Amino acid sequence: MITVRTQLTGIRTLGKKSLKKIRLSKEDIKEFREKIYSYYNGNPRNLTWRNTKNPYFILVSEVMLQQTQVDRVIPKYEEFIDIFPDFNTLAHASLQNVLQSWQGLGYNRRAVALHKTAKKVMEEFSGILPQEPEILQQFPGIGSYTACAIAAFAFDKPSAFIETNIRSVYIHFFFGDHVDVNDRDLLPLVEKTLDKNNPREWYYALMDYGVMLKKKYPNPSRKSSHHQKQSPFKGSNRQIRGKIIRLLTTRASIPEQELLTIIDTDNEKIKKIIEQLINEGLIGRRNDVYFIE
DNA sequence: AACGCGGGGCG
DNA sequence: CGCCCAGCGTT
Repeated sequence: MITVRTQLTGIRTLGKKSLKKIRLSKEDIKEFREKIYSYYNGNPRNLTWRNTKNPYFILVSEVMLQQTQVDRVIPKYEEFIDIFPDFNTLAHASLQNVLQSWQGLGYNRRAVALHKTAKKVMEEFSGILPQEPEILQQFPGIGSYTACAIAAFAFDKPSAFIETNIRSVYIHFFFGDHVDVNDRDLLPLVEKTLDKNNPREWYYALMDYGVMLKKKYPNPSRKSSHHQKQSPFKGSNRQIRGKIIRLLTTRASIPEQELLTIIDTDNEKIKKIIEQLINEGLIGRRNDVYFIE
């Protein structure tokens, strides 16, 4: 038998074969929730998308927040829903206009996916976003996290999910002395501690607590087996992709020769990148002239 | 399981 | 400079 001291007051006993299985008593769960809620009630982040349950608004915020920090999303979110206030408007907008509004957020294919999702909601779901995570996940750009997050934030549906802040909280409390912690071992704890009466506030609280932890300690998510560092951006294909898309949002179309001149990189490299952009549905080509699809 | 995918802010 | 970011889709 091995004992491990967690961030809670008690001591957990862990079986030999299942080192990562942590048992939580009712009291443990209560104590944990109180800690999280206590911090949150004193330090809640007041974010615009937390003041609504409009499924479309929630969806837009969640997609924007994928790998993009809150402070950068705030102004873009406001502009975006101002210009595209509902599924119908977004579905009927041109991709070029959508990408113009997306400029600065990065990961442009998220915008393509969001645009497609709006069309699908209009065409196949009568303009009503489904509530079930399993259905939501079938939309482009909505993965397991976003599906569950929308269900919780827009529809008060409780399900266990993990993103980087939540991950930090559970690693900090229960796996502080481990490395290579897998989400498989965190998810049961998320499930057991989930406040099913109010998943929306609970997850807001967890996320805010996670943000706090990262300011106070070295990022606990570094101990996750899913953690991986990004390659440098400068000089990368991503930078070139971004430049091409940015350019094409400012003009109706650009001939290939002009594009190659402006980008000023190895032509073969640029052409390869262009083929990818076409495959991903970001741009189109007719008669050696490029445009936003 | 491991990559590629933007771009900006912060120490 | 390096690190990080309410992940997703592809291989």
